[in-house]
Amino acid sequence: MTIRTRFAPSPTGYLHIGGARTALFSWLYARKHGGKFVLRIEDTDLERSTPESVNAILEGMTWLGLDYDEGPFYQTHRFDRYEEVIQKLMDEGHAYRCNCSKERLEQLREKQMANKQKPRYDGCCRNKNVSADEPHVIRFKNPIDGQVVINDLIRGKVVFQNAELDDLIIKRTDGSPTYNLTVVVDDLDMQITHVVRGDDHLNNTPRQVNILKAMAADAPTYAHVPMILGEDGARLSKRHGATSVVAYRDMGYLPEALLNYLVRLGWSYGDQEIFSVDEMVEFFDVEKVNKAASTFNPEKLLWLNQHYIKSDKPERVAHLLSTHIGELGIDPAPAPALHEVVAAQQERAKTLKELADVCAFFYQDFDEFDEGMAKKQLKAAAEAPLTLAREKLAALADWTQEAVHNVIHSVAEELDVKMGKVGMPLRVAVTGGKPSPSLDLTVYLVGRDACLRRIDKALAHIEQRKENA
RNA sequence: GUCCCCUUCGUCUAGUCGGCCUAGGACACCGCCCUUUCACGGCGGCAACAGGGGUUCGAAUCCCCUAGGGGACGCCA
Repeated sequence: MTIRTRFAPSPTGYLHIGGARTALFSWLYARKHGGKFVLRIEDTDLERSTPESVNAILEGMTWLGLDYDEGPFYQTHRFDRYEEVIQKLMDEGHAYRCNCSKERLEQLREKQMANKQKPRYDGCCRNKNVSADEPHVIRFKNPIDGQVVINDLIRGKVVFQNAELDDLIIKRTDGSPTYNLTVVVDDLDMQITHVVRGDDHLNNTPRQVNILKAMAADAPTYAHVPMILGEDGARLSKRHGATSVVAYRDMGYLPEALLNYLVRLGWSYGDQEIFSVDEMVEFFDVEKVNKAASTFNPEKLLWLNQHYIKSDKPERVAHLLSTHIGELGIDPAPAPALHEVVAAQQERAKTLKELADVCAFFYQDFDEFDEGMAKKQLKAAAEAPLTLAREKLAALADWTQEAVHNVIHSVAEELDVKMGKVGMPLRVAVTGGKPSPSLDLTVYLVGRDACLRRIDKALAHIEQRKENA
């Protein structure tokens, strides 16, 4: 039997962190077992579903590299099929028309709550044989006694009493089918063998299993993955900050970092923290997914992002960096090559945005020196070293990193001062005070013209201070 | 309220059938080292088995209870 899993988001917003992890687990399960991964758009809520959301979800999936083998299938394209199933359920006595008013239902609920009971439909229309001519919904005739046993791959055995369930609506007054019906029909038609979905659906599962039974079909295997919580312990939502997957892309995160973070949330493989996608596929095991909800921790995500930024090939990071550096108004076409700058700076940034920021001074002059750094380093004592360094750099025959290195040391020697007295002012002069690589490399990459220009600017700054004093 | 689920450091987690756990790793935090900045890196530190009963020679690991948290209870998905 070929394993078939699916991801079935409803297009009422972007792909969020929780959905992405569910998708990842489902995708990993399919990939690990050489199965198929199906994408289905659950858009039966005509009010809230939008094409923009569909695009946003697709965009998120693509960015993360969660490719699907079939789909996207849209439930709105399958209404005829749902109608067919509903008719069959009606014909076989598994469903019935109900014309209870919303007011009656509302009152019923209130009464039950007041009596400390679970609010459920009371089966009022079960045997009424409501006419098809009047406005009505169709309800599924849930078994009254017995129980439903679910052997969940993650939760283990979970038992529900049918007496706890009620007759759920499978077709609305407007004729459209509802979630619990469509999900069952689709998973069946699409031959889904393993339903990997969020924990919040665990309570829906017995209803779906009962519908399946009425259709004389076997239930798929379920795996309900725990929720992701915000730092306050409540379910992760917008108020906890960014929850959209593409928002992380825009903030300068690498897809492999997010994937790595997500896979370790609720799942582990011994003490291993870093997983390539291939390793995830190889080691992932749904049955080892934790039962407990876990808290989203942005700090660790950041750490992983930094890890991938500093470990990836400079060429690749440079490629990913281009949009962010473009946003800074920088055209990295002229020398130095962006990948060289990246190689020099990649261990100094936690996000691509930060990386772009510390790469900027290689390409464009800064407006102001960092106030704190300038105050400390650009003072009268720096005048002599900077002046001499400028002179020597200007006269340098071969502009190589080694030659630059020798110049800096010779300045310290000739002035008989420690390296720090030369290096620090020069560094601030050239970088403006941003974090930077070794000084000789920094000076070399920034280039002669820009260096001389900036040293002049620094000397002018010192001059200005003297006058103000 | 009712039903379902969950409970190891602040956070993510390890913890095969109970003994190797004076509970391990990672993030964060705090020191020290490296260092011409900032980082990277190295070393070290802080810090947890929700509580209470059992079972057992022995329990984080098994059972029960309590507490706390989450989810569901929609003509949303």
